[in-house]
Amino acid sequence: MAYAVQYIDKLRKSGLRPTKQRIKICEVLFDAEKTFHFTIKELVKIIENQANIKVSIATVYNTVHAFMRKGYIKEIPLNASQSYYDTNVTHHHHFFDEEENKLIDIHQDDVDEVNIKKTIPGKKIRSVEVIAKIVSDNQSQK
Amino acid sequence: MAYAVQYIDKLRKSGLRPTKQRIKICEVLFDAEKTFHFTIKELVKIIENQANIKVSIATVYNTVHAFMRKGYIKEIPLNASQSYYDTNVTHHHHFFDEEENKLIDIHQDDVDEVNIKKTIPGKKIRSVEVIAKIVSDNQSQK
DNA sequence: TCAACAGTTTAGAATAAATATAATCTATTA
DNA sequence: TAATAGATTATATTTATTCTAAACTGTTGA
Repeated sequence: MAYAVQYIDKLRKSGLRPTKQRIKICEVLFDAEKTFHFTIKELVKIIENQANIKVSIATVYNTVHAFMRKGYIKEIPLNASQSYYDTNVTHHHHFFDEEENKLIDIHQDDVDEVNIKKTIPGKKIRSVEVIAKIVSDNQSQK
Repeated sequence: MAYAVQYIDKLRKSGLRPTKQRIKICEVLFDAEKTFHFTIKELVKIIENQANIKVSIATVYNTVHAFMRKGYIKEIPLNASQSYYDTNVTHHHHFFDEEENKLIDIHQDDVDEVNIKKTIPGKKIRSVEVIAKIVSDNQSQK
C-alpha cells in the first residue's frame, strides 16, 4: 500500500483519475521487482489471477495507452499479431526470437550508441529502437 | 517483357509457379526504378490501377509472404495496424513519422554499424533493424 | 498434343486485435 | 453531500489477416 501514492501520482500525471482498476494495473506494471514485456491479453490475465476486482479489456487498453503517451511504458516495434509493451523505458534494445515468439533485452552497454546523422527538417527524434531477429543457428552441424 | 524471365526465376526460387497474377505482382514490386514501402492494401490498389487482370487479396498475401521467406522483400518492424513491407532488402534503416504515418529511408552510411555484443547460445542474428520515431520539433519556437 | 493432377486463384467466411458505443457507476469538488 | 465530469463495462463494430473449398490452370509425361 505504500506505493499507492506513487501510482496515484502517475495516474494524475497521465490525466487519469485514480480508480480501483487503474491502481491495480499500476501494481502489476510498476511494483514488480523487474521490468517486463507484455501484451494486453497477458496483462489482463495477470490481473485476473492476482486481483479480487474485475478489469475490462477496454480499461486496460485505455490505461496502457495513456501511460504510453506519457512515456511510463513503451511499445516494442514488432510485426506481431498483438502489440508488445515494455515497462523498461530506459535506453535498451531487443532480440526477438522468431521461433519461440520471445523477447530478450539487450542492455545498452551491449550495443554501441546508435548515432543517426540524417535529419528531417522540422522533425526531431522521439525514440530509437534496435530490434535484432534471431533464429536457431544450424551452422553448428559443421 | 524483357524482365519476365527474371520474375519467373524469382517465383520458381520462391517455390511458386509463375502465373499471370504472380508475374503482375513481380512487375509492381521489382520493376520500379526505385525501391519502395508498401502495405498489402496499397499493393492491391496499385495492381488494380495498372493491370487488366484481377488479383485477389489472398494471392497477394501468399505471394508477398513467399518472397519474404526468400528474402526478396522484407517487413519493417512497426506497431502499425497494417504490416509495412520494403522492396529494398539492402542494409538500411528507417524513420517513422508518427504524425504523418510515413516511412523514410535512412541510408546505412547515415548510421554507424550496429554492433551487438550480446549473443544467445544456439541462436544467430538474422536481421538488425533500427527504427527511429520522429515527431514535429516545436523547440523552434524559442 | 493432351489427359491427369498438383498446384493456384478466388470469393467469401472465419478469426482476432483493437476501438467505439452507450448505459451504468464513481471520484471529485463546491 | 449533491451535482457532474469522468470511468467502467458488456457489447458491438471495425479491420487486417488467415482459412476454406470450389473452380481453374500450369506442368508433366505418354
